[in-house]
Formats: sequence, C-alpha cells, structure tokens
Amino acid sequence: MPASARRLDDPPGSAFLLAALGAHAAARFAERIAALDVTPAQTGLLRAIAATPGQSQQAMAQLLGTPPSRLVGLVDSLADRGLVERRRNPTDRRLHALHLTAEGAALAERIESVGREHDDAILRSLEHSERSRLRSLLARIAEDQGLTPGVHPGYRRM
Amino acid sequence: MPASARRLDDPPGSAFLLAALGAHAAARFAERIAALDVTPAQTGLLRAIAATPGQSQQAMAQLLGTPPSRLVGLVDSLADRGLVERRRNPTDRRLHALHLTAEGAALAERIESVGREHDDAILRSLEHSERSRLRSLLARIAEDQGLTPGVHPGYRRM
DNA sequence: TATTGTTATACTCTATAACTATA
DNA sequence: TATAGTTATAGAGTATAACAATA
Repeated sequence: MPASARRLDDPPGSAFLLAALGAHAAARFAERIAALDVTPAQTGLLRAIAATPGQSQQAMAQLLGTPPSRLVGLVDSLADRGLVERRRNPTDRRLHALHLTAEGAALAERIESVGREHDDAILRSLEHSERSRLRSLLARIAEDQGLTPGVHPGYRRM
Repeated sequence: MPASARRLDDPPGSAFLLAALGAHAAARFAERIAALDVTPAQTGLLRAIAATPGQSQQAMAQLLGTPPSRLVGLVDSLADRGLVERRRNPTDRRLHALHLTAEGAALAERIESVGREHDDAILRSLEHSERSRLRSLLARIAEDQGLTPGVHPGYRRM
C-alpha cells in the first residue's frame, strides 16, 4: 500500500472528532427541541434574553455576533408567539429593549430541562468522573479559543 | 434574583460546549482550506474516495449519508478541476466508479497536512497527555453515538 | 420493471444594502 | 448627520421528485 493511501486512511485529528461530534450533538438537540416548536437559533436567543434582559437589539446582535437584520426575524418569530416582548424606550424611541414574557420564561425552563436530558444522552457512555474531566478540557479549549460563554458561534456567518 | 433567571444564567451542559466548540473548529478549518479553494464537503468526499477508491456514487452516497443527487454536484466540482475521475464500469455501464487523479491525491495530502496544523491550533492550550485523554473520551462518545469513523455527520440533512 | 446517475424545482437560511423613524 | 431597527433582494446550499440511460 503506498504511503499516501496509508496516511489518508489514518484516523482524523481530534479537531475533526470535535467538529463531527459537535454537529451530531447539535442535530440531536435540534430534534429534541423541535417538539417544543423552536429552532436552535431561537433557543439561543431566548437564553441570551433570559441571561441579560432589557438589552437593545443592536447590543444583542453584537453579543451573539449576528447582523442586526437577522435578529429582527428571530425576535419577530418569538414575539408573534408571545414569548418575547419589545419594550420601547420612552427616552430614546429608537431603542427596543428585549424581555421574556412569563410564557417565554416558562418555555426557556422547559428547554433547559430538555438540554439536561440531551446532555445525559450524549454523555451516557462516560462515568461521572470522566464527564467532569471532559467538561473541564472542553471549557479550557473554549476559553483559549475566545468563545463567548453560553453563546453558540453559529450566529457568526455559517 | 428569581430562581428561573438564576438557572438560565447557569453554564450550559457539556453537549452544548461540544456543539459550540465543534462549530468553531469547523469554521476555522473551513477558513484554512479555503486557501486551497475547497469546501469542507469537498474535503470529506476527497478523503472518502482516497480511503475507499472505486466505489459507485450510490455506495458513496450511502457511506456519507447524503442523497445521491447531492453527490453529483460535489463530484462534478472536483472532476471539473481534474481532481476526481468517474470511471465507467464496462460490465454495468450504469455504474461510475470514483477515483482520485494524481492531482487529487496530492491535494488530499495537502489537506491532511492543513488538518494537522488546524489540530495543533485548536488544542494548543492542552498538554500532550491531556490531548490524548480528550481524544479517547471523544472517540468513545463517537462510537457510542454510532458515528461512522472519518465521516462528518453534516452530510445528513443539516 | 428496477437501478444508476442526473436534472429541475422549490425551499430554507443568510448577508448586504437600501430604507424609515427617531435623535 | 448619525443611529436603531426594518424590509427587500439576492445568493448559497440542500432535499425532493421527475427523468434518461442502462440493465
């Protein structure tokens, strides 16, 4: 067997494993939350509003790393269902502060709970000690790579 | 602070970290190989052909988990550049066996080398012993979750 | 009649840039 | 004139299903 073919048959690197497993985890999560009739992007926005309510759409767009125009559609889709509110700032009427409604907060908690089930399903083959070791390794990489905690980088041009 | 808000401020689970880091790694890899004028999907196909040459497009589509119609465009894009060859089977002229050309094999090796640089960049914050521990944890999850080794699950409806 | 590969069509997602309303 | 948000438009990527060639 020629050297080139041998090399291509080699197992791919850890970064590839990470990408493959990440895509798998994301797809499985999307399936779970589809039962709640929300998309991953909507979920991330709900999470972000819950974590820091009252921000303007511009500020939120910057936090998530998305063009403001994309945020409009996401906010619309949640506002139409009464999950999110735009509150106009009386001082500067250009600003729309984002808040969860009571239903939005309730849904966010349901999603959080689905997330825990999802976590267990993905990590079921690891012991508890291994899970925390994995978690700390991943957290270190995420910090080193400059990822914003709790924000999926998929909002940035993918 | 109410309980609901506290919970939503909690760090997300490991599966979320995995998804976020995987998307990040995939995006950085896409940037690197853009210099070679190939996309991640093309890269995966080149890899698959290199690993198991001579397969029909149907067989390849099944291996990658993609509709055969999607494979046509990918193969076209590589064949137009002289990287991949369709060889018609004289016995059954419906079948097109996929092979790399010499240039295709050379490009596949360049990509492999870019992949190693990419790996180092993503994992630079970990010691060597930590990298192998991470690798073995990820490999176990991948196997438990039924991922085909060396194949990115993104070929399946995303 | 069944199968391989291809093409045609339509749909989803997204970014860019023009536009409005407020300041 | 500058900024927040919105709308319009166009492009990329993909799946579904119809189709042609071959068996």
